[in-house]
Order: sequence, then structure tokens, then C-alpha cells
Amino acid sequence: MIDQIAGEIATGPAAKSVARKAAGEKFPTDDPKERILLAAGREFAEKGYEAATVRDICLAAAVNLAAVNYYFGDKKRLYIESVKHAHEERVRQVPEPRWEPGTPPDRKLREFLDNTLERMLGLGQPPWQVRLMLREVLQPTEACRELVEDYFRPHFQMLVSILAELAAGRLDEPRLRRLAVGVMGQCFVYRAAGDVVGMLVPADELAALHTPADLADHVTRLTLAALGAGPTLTAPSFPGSESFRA
Amino acid sequence: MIDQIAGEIATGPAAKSVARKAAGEKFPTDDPKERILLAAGREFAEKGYEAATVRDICLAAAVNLAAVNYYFGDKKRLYIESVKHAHEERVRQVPEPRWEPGTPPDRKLREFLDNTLERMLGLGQPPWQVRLMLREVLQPTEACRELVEDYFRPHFQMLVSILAELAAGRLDEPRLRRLAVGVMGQCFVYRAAGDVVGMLVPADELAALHTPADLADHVTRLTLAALGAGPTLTAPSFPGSESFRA
DNA sequence: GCCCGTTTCAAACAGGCGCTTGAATCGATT
DNA sequence: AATCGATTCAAGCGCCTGTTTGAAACGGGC
Repeated sequence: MIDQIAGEIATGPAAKSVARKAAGEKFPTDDPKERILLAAGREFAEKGYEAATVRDICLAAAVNLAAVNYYFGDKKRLYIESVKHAHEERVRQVPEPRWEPGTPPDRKLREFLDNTLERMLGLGQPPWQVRLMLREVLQPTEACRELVEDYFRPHFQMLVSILAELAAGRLDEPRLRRLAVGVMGQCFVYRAAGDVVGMLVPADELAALHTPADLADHVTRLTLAALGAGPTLTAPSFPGSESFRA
Repeated sequence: MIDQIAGEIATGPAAKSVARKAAGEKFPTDDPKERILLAAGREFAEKGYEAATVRDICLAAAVNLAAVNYYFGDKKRLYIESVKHAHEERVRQVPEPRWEPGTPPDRKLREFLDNTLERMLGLGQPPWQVRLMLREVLQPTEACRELVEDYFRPHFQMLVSILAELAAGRLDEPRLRRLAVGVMGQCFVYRAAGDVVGMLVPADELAALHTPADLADHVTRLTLAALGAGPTLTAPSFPGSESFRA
């Protein structure tokens, strides 16, 4: 919809003032640089670096084709900047959970996973920022290392700390990290291979047992059981019998 | 190396018979169609559909540019055929494990995971076939559904059956499937997000605890513990105390 | 009211892409 | 040996890509 409007506007010869007004209504900012970053992020997330074209980005951003080169130099630098921009925005959108001292670790784990899964899968369609970051995870480019250090490592370390509390010294750091990778993997598979999971699991089952909340619950129970800090998955569950439940 | 040779050959004007001879030595087959499928698979796996070019594929296959259109019609159909071809070859390379009746399920699980991880991660660089299939998992195209039905579903179902044995009727089918997705996710994360895992986990630790054999062992123990069919991860391990070990 | 640095614009450039073509060449059949 | 369908070839056709360009439009300082 926006694309169409912007396209018509950008094409028209003497419809510039109209373009300004329309763009000003449709876009959150009048700054062309900001508009390009926004449109570029969406395009790159959807189509990937190669398939996304500077023309489409400028069309969506309602700016002239030459603006990309004017503000960013070339396509490559625009991509890196848009990944950083998306990352910063996503951090602002979903802040990491904080707990006051003394919070039981099983509750922390449950809330950590709830937060992680909500961020990864989101309600409805996950935002384009997440898809853009997923691309970096699957095929790291220059922007990846920064992403890992600023964003993934703190998150990962938080999980390791929670697991350390649960293990209570009976598992060394390397093994805690291995466990943490596995825990993240159980969440990650739904984001990265969601389509295949959707083909392997019946639709009704997916809606009933694979929502972010369900999965957070399941992975928490599984991890607690594996660490000997909770009942096994095969044990009958009594409502309210577990402390980590909200 | 092969590419360079093929390139020189394909370019030369009167060096055709030489080309035949050289290609015959370098390629496993003289059939141009087979050579194109092989080269196409490698190119698509490495660069993706968009970035891979018909020109490079033909150069690598030491065939004329027009051969692709002659044998496959267009680039799209070549891609679909090469995915199918890669899938068939991979099945032949690493056949699924079979057990005689009466094999204990924990041993089956361990061997299943060993097989799965070996296939996914392989020794050294995983073959291009796996990378090509990974692309389909992450961004399904027309070739994906066939891949799932012929290849992933039977594998997935085998895992579900093993887990059902371990749960011994104390877990319903939907919950078994959810558990199976998680188990596959713990393996999948190393294949899909291996680079990021490599940044989060120290290199020496990676080599010591994250090899296919180590991971198969770890995930088996974790799953058994979660199902109450084995000791917890925090329990000290006595060598030879577990039946599933080879 | 004019000026000049900053920003925006339409138009075009060179290059690479998938795909097509018509002729040359091959190889089995007669 | 001649024939003819199957295959291979070099060349090129549009098309679309990222990028460049020179001029037009803008806006704050004299």
C-alpha cells in the first residue's frame, strides 16, 4: 500500500509537494536517511541482500534512487547500517528481564524462555528486525560479530548463569554452556525451521502445544528434570505444583 | 581447481577434444546432464539461488552455456532438479540406522542421534548436499514439500517412535512430537547457527565437548533424564554404567 | 534579494544476468 | 559413405542491476 503510493509519487514529475505531504503522513519521520534505513531493513529482511534492490528500497522509502549513494556510499554499507539500526531498535522494543535478588532460578528460567521465545516468535508475524538478524546468524557477514558481542552473548550468559544456579555447582562451566546451547536450540528451531516444523506437526497440535508460552513451559520442565531439579516429563502434573509457573 | 581447468577449456576455441579428455578425468561422469546437476548443486549450496549464475555453473561443469536450457528448460527447474538429486545422493551416502527387534530404546536413541549429527555436521566440512537442503529448510521453495515428505518425516517419525518406547505410554503423541522437535532443535542449532555457537563457546571447549559423538551422548543423557529413564546430568557418571554407550 | 553549501532529482551508464538462436558438430543408422 | 536427429557451440538479445552525473530546488546567512 505504502509502496504503491510512494511509487506513484516518486514517478510523477511535478508532484513533489504532494509527495512530501503524503510521505510525511505515512512515515514516522521526515528524515530521508531514517526512511531509507527503515525501508532497507524491511527489504533486506524479506528478500536477503542479493535479491533486495536499491530501486525497491528507494521506492518504498519515497526517496530518489541516488539518495542511497548520497547518504551511505553504496549498497553494502547501507546493509550494515540497517542491520545495526534494526538491532538497536529491537533491544529497545524487548528489554531483557531483570530479577530482584532471591528470585528462585526455576522461575528465572521460565521467564527467560518466555522472553526469548516471545522475542523470537512474537505474536503473529515476527517483526522484520528479527528476520534480518536471523539472516546474520545463518550467514554471518561483517555485521555479525558486533551483533553477537552486543546482543547474543549477554543473553546467552544470562541463561548460563541461571542454569548454573539450578545445577548448584554439580556441573562445570563448559557443560553448562553446552546445555545452554541446546536450550537455545530448542527455541531457535521454531524460528529458523518453522515451516518444516509446521509440516511435521499437525496444525491444531501446533496451536495447542507450540505457542511461546507452552514452549517456555515445556523447555523449562525438561531442563529442570534433566538437572534433577524438578519432576520428569512423564510424571503426572498437578496444577500449581511447580513454583516456576506464573 | 576444477573450475579453473574447466574455464580455460570452455573458453578455448579449438581445444575441444582436449576438453573432453580433461573433463573425463576430472568428473565422475561424462554425461553432461549429470555434470550440470553436480556443479549446480555445489553452486546453489554455496551461493544460494539468486547469487548463483548459470554461467558459473556451466563453467564448472565444463559445458556450454546453452546446455542448461537445453536439458532443464530454465534456471528454476535446474534448481529443483539439483535439490532432488542432492537429496537422493545424501540418502545413499548415509542410510538410516536399522535395529533388530529387542534393541533397548536408549541405545537406539544414542545411535539415532549419532547418525543424525554425523549427517548434519559430518567430519570436517559438511558436504554441499547438506547445505543445499539447509537452504530449503530455512526458506522453503517448491522443492521443500517433497524433501519433507520423503526425507524428514520418516526420520522424524523414527525419533518419535524411539521416544515413545522410552516414555512407555506415559506421554501422549503430541507431547512426544514436541519433545522430538526439541531434540532435533538441539542438533539443528549447530548446523544452522554454527558460526554464532563458535563465537559463544571457546574453541578448545568446542573441540572437546561439541563433536557429533559428544553431542549425541549429551542429548541422549539429557533426554533420558528428562523422561525419567536415566540419571540426571548432575549425577556423577560412572564409566560403563549406562547401557546406551558404545 | 541574493548567494552558496546542502540536498534532491531525472536520466543515463557500464556491466552482468537469464535466455535464445542458428549454425556447426557429433554419432548412430541405413 | 550418406543421412539425419541429437547435441554442442559462439554470439548476441533484452532486461535489470548498482552506481554516476550534472542540473534543479531548497534554505539559512549577508
